[in-house]
Amino acid sequence: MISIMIDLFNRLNSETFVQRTVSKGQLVFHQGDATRYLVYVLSGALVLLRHKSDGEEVIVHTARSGETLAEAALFTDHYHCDCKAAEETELVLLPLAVIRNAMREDQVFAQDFIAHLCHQIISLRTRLELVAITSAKERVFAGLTEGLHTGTIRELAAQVHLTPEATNRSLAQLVKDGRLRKLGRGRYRV
Amino acid sequence: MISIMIDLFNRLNSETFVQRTVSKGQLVFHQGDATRYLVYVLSGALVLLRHKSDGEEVIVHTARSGETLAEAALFTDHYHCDCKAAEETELVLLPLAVIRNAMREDQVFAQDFIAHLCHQIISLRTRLELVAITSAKERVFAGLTEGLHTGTIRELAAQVHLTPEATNRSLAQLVKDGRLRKLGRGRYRV
DNA sequence: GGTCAATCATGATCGAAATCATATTGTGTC
DNA sequence: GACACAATATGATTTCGATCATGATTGACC
Repeated sequence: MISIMIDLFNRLNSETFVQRTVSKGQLVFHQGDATRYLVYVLSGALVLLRHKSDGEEVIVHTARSGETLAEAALFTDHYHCDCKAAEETELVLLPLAVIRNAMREDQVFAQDFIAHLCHQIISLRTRLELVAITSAKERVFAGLTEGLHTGTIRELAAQVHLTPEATNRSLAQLVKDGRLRKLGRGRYRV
Repeated sequence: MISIMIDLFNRLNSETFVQRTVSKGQLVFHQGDATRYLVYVLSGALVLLRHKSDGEEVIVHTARSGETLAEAALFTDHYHCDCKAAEETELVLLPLAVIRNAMREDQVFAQDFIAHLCHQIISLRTRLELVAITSAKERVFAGLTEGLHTGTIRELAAQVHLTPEATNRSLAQLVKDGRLRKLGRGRYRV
């Protein structure tokens, strides 16, 4: 999926888009900035953040490898959120003008971009149903089945919206039930 | 948003697509059926269902007014889920061949369809963050702020993935806190 | 006006996850 | 090899939402 998108973007005017590495905590854009880019994540994670009236940061979305974000930027003049790297992240900045032009003039691009968006919709729906599972054990199992365990237990916990403790206990219980195999400390497999 | 999509679909070969009303419980398509249509919801609600190995039904997604569903059908030969009306629903069946042709040959359609998909992504992300709020009271408040309270308390509860009792108690507490106004039995306002 | 079903609203209880705390382990650095 | 640190793993307690139950209200139907 990622390589399809790379091929897709490579067929655009590749002089104008920028591949970058941003370190953890670094901002990609600020809320209120004029919209210039769609952002595509190669590896790592970006979070979209809003600030509450009391200054607290609220994560509106986490984008991971293979996802675009700030799609709203295609239709608005200013970004509605901050965008920050949750960990060291490799990304591609895609100028909106190039994207819009390609949507108009490159039918293959438009179709493949539609395919990409449809996959994101499907993925988000799957995630929504997962997060709605009330049982921590079943939610963690669904998370592993869905291939969400790629990094640390803390990262898995963040993805399934549980505390690390609840995630750990669920993993331990699933191993005990014979539904998961423990490969080592912090590493589990369906 | 809905009327934009109606205009959009009306510019297609409207002879070929079908507007229908389905009653609650009626199936629109079965898992395994050959994919023929994209489904657009005018009013009511459709659920996508999978069957677990023990025969239990799992709701994979609920589509409401203004949403398309079965986007995966654009890319697969067979539907992966059953689709059933959760209540009396008015919908439009859009032949995939027409959609695919329009994507290729009608650039305005392709762009507007991209806009529609982007809005669904944004909406799903918002909903995902809402469902992940652990406090029932805050989740219900976010739900009302987001305009999810359009029907019964039961329907609101289903949208925010809480039980009707928890939703009711949260609403009562929010009124007591002065954060919501109660307009009548089962009717609340920010 | 009476009946009925569905929804709203509330009460009591229980279990699970969050929270707070602590011990252990693995990795990176010196 | 020693040390520091972060993550994993586990323990104890608290909180809150799910569950089960019941009464009240409302709208549709006859």
